[in-house]
Amino acid sequence: MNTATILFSKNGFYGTSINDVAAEVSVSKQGLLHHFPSKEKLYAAVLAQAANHLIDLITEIKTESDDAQTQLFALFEKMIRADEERLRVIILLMRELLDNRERAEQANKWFLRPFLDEIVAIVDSGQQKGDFVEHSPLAFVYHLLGATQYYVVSRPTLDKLYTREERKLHEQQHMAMLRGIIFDT
Amino acid sequence: MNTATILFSKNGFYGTSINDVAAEVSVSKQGLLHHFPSKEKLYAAVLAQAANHLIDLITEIKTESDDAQTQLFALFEKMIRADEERLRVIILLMRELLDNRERAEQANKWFLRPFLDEIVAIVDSGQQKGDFVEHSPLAFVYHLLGATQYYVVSRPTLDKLYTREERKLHEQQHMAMLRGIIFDT
DNA sequence: CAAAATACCTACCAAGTGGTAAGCTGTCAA
DNA sequence: TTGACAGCTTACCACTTGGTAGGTATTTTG
Repeated sequence: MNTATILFSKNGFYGTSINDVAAEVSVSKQGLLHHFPSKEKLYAAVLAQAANHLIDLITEIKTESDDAQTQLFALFEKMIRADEERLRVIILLMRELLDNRERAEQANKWFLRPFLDEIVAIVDSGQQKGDFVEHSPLAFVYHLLGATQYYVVSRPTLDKLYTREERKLHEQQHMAMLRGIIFDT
Repeated sequence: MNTATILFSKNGFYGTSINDVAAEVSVSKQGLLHHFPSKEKLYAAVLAQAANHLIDLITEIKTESDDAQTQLFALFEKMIRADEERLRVIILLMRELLDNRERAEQANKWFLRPFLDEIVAIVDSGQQKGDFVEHSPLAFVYHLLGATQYYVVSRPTLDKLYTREERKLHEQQHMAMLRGIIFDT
């Protein structure tokens, strides 16, 4: 699963063969197909695990604070300061968004839906205390999520364009923008 | 080229075979390979055309207004209200961002660089007149670009989740957020 | 201890991959 | 008129794709 996650996030569904995954874990292709009856099933399992990772993230920020603004900011901070594993989840997530375009008919069972709903719920609870009141919850969440994920995914490219110091500064500035929007300062 | 753009944006590089493209334009695979000596070359040509599309967009907004704030807002408005062709360009662009992660070494010749530089230049010119002064240009541009592109790419999925009216409202709200950030109101 | 399930293997398959080689046909400039 | 070349074709290539069939050790269970 771990290896499959790495390869799918790196090369996408079509760019990864079950042979690649099997070879990486030193198992024959059929050994792998024994555990996951098809490539699609393997991919689905990987996506499900990624979705759980994000739900865990929500649980985490909820235990750390009761304030909606603080929770929201902590969420995006964790996404920006993501380790390799979390980075892969975010990349997988964006790939799904692109690949899912056509076959989005079954969007009700879209694997990110619970995650999105959780964040929207946080914004809702904030609005009841008077925060974020000038925004529509879903648009607000989408804006923050989009800006953050796009930045995170772009970072490898940015790393090549700029020095480490510039990149560090850039990250601080992105955090500052998020802070400004969330805490409305 | 047009057909290739559609297929690459829909299914990605690995998800599209030169046979698919050739069949779609009723030419043999080798007929296609006569014009584009390899799949990579075809993909590169498609990316170059997509990059030009974006540069044209910049030229467009520059002729429509001289004010940096107005230009910037017009740019993102055009991206959000994109027709099918522009939508494909944006999707291709995001795919490249994901796929380019590893092989980003040649990021200096990253095909989006000129587009990014152009927008940053607009922000720079705005800052000289006192706009956007509280933001770092690159971080500012990235934030807007990320939020917008992510929203645009998510729209097909959102369309399935919400009614047409809700979606229309959602778009207005996203525009309102951008307006607030750009015009600092 | 027998039976069944698990975890793997080799062998094989049809279909598809990107790409080369060689040839045919019409156009067009020298 | 001829020769070059663009535009396309069929034929072919080695290789990879996802997946099936059928077998074999090992482990678990009744």
